[in-house]
Amino acid sequence: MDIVILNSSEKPIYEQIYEQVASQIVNGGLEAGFCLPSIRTVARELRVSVITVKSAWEKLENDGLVHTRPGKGCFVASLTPSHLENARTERATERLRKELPYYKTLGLTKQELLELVEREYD
Amino acid sequence: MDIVILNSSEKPIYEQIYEQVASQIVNGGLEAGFCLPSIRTVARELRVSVITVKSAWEKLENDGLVHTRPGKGCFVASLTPSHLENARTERATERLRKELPYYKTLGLTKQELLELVEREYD
Amino acid sequence: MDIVILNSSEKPIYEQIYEQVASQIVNGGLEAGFCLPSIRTVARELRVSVITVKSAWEKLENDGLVHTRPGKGCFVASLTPSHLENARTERATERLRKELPYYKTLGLTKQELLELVEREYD
Amino acid sequence: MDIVILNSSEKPIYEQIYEQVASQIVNGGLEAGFCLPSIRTVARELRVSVITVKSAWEKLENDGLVHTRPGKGCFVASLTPSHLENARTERATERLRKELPYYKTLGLTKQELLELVEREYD
DNA sequence: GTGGTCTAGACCACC
DNA sequence: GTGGTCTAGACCACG
Repeated sequence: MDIVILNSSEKPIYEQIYEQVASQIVNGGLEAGFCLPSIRTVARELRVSVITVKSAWEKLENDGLVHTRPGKGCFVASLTPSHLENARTERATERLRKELPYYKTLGLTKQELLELVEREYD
Repeated sequence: MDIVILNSSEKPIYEQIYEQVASQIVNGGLEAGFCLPSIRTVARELRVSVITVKSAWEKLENDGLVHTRPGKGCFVASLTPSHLENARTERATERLRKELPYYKTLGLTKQELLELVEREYD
Repeated sequence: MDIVILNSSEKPIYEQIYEQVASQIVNGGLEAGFCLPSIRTVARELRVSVITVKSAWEKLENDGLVHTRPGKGCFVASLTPSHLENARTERATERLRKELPYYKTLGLTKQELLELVEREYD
Repeated sequence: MDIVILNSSEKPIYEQIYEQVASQIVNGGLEAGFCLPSIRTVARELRVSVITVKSAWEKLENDGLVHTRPGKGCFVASLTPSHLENARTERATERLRKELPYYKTLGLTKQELLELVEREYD
């Protein structure tokens, strides 16, 4: 459970937490059934409010990536490989769709964007 | 100065205005020296607050796309084609570099990302 | 926007609010595009915390029943009649599925339950 | 005393235990006077806390389904068939009456509700 | 004015 | 110990 918070980021803290945990799940870094550390533990370690962590956990729940059992804890959902693949692609697509208008505004053609990706992806 | 505002959009209004004007400038739709309509005029036509338009104009100023002369108006900056080209590529590259880590943590290979761009760029 | 809160209820306040608004939407009592009263207004009137109302609004958003636009307000989503019908049936089915085990535990057969409904539905 | 606990269930464990035992009693699976295994025995077998089992036993006691004799054990109450039948119907009716308003506010007609029950009762 | 985020601190049910 | 709910109060971005 490596989570890094950048206070300098524009993104809300709970989203930073959400994204990093979600990434680890869809990448298979966290196995199905794995019990996430308690919101209180995470809150203490990251030095944020309990509610902030809870917001992140709730987003994961909404995505169907985890199942929260009151009194027990929060467990990584058992997703089939195809589910995982879908989740990955879906998240990537969603992100890209939000970014594309920016490049279009700049006047980049599809070809130019492809070349840019080709060049910058290390 | 065609600007369309979608209240249903998630994007803040001032950003919608900014992006559309910026797009017209970098794409050559608005020539250097062109005097943008006054903030009040735009605000009236779009039926939004003056402050909202001002935010957009400020963003353009920050990007060096326009120069505001208090009491005279807001003029499209004179950028040589190469300047424009450089500015465009530089900003696109900068943006992409910030985004790439996201796709990498999702486990997307360069090839997968290229295909995604290919598919999503309408 | 008639909302009644029963402190005697076992249900959390935010769920009571959510259910009542959701009902009004799926029943067509609130038209698409209608702007819900602000969370602060509702909170004041119901004498509950702003956050409690916000939780209810978030649930509605998750169900796709409303769209929240920061700085503008929370608007009833435009759902087609079939969407509405689906939403209604889905909500009813979900509720019933949670209740059925109770009657089964009591040993009621399907026939007995049907007769009970027949008799009690005024 | 067959009790199965699903940790994946949303229901609290003590309720799962309660429902299964209650079901066996009202259905005649456990005869009047039968001495339930001790709390500690059940707790050990199900690998849950003693307190959890105690909660379930208390709920049974509240329902009048068992009588606990401190120091002796917990015995299934002697209910005549008609008593059982009355208890069953009464509890089912009470429950249903509380639920009906929910379906009505959703706009379900009696017919639709009957069909829903018909369809969902497995 | 609107909603979005975050905090600290409280009480509850469940295990 | 766990998560669930609720409160009061704060600051921010947007209009």
